[in-house]
Amino acid sequence: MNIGEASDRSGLPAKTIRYYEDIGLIHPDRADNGYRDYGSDDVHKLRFLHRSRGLGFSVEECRQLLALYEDKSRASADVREIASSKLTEIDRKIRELTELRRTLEHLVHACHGNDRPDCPILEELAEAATVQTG
Amino acid sequence: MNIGEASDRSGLPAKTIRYYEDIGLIHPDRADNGYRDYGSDDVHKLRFLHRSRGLGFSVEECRQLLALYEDKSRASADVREIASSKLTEIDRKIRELTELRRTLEHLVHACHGNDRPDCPILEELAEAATVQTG
DNA sequence: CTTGACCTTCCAGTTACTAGAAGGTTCATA
DNA sequence: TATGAACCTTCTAGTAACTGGAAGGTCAAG
Repeated sequence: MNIGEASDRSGLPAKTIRYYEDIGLIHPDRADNGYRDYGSDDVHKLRFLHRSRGLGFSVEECRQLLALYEDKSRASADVREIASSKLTEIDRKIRELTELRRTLEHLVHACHGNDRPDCPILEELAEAATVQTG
Repeated sequence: MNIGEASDRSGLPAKTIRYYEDIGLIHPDRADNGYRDYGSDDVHKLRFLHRSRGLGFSVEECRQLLALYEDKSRASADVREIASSKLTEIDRKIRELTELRRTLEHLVHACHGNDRPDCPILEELAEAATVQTG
């Protein structure tokens, strides 16, 4: 498929997809007319990149993760180590999002949507940020 | 407190903290010697920024969120709307992280850490990315 | 009164895109 | 066959969000 369809299916702008090729994250085929030709596994990778980038993983981290998928001859012990360290990070992110969610939910439900100038819940944003992380 | 302590307490590099001041996210006092002087609510904000940036929110999104905390005279209906739209986004992020987590957990637990060249679980990375998001 | 660990500003470099120009390809339609 | 829209290509330059380094001021300890 052409880059436009790959873009539609993955949710990434075509510009970004070309950029990801530039930096060696994906390697689509080329058609005779010079157009890039994406397969369904390319779309899988693009989708994966779209998601993990949006979750705060750097491109280099995504590259590591993708390598697990890409290079199937890689030793499993290696795979395990990388995946394991990312697991810890994912758990932290989930905890933090859950906390942030709770704070915002208070904001949404405890303030009644009318023009109350000093909604006390706003204070909690500060409190939530106070919780120790390290 | 000086920028070094604010950095230690928030987890953000001093450089980044100065940058956040440049773009108007925080407004620390200045001591007589010209040093920046941070209060505990500055640290709250920095911590909050550190966290939300790491979770994939843009600086502008963080600015919106911070405004809820900062400008307490803001109408609650406004607050509610912004917080509410962010809630949807947070829920999506949590779902995506949970999915990613499940995939990686398979990688960690199903591969036994020895040199098996074609661990079948690697296939699942592609599968997980296949799940429809839009 | 110097040494080292702070702090300051300023400027340049990096990462990860993103926009725009200039032009080639494909396909439907006049 | 030609013309136009909607694709695609490469290239260069700009933006966002830092990050590193130089050159120099401040401060507490010895």
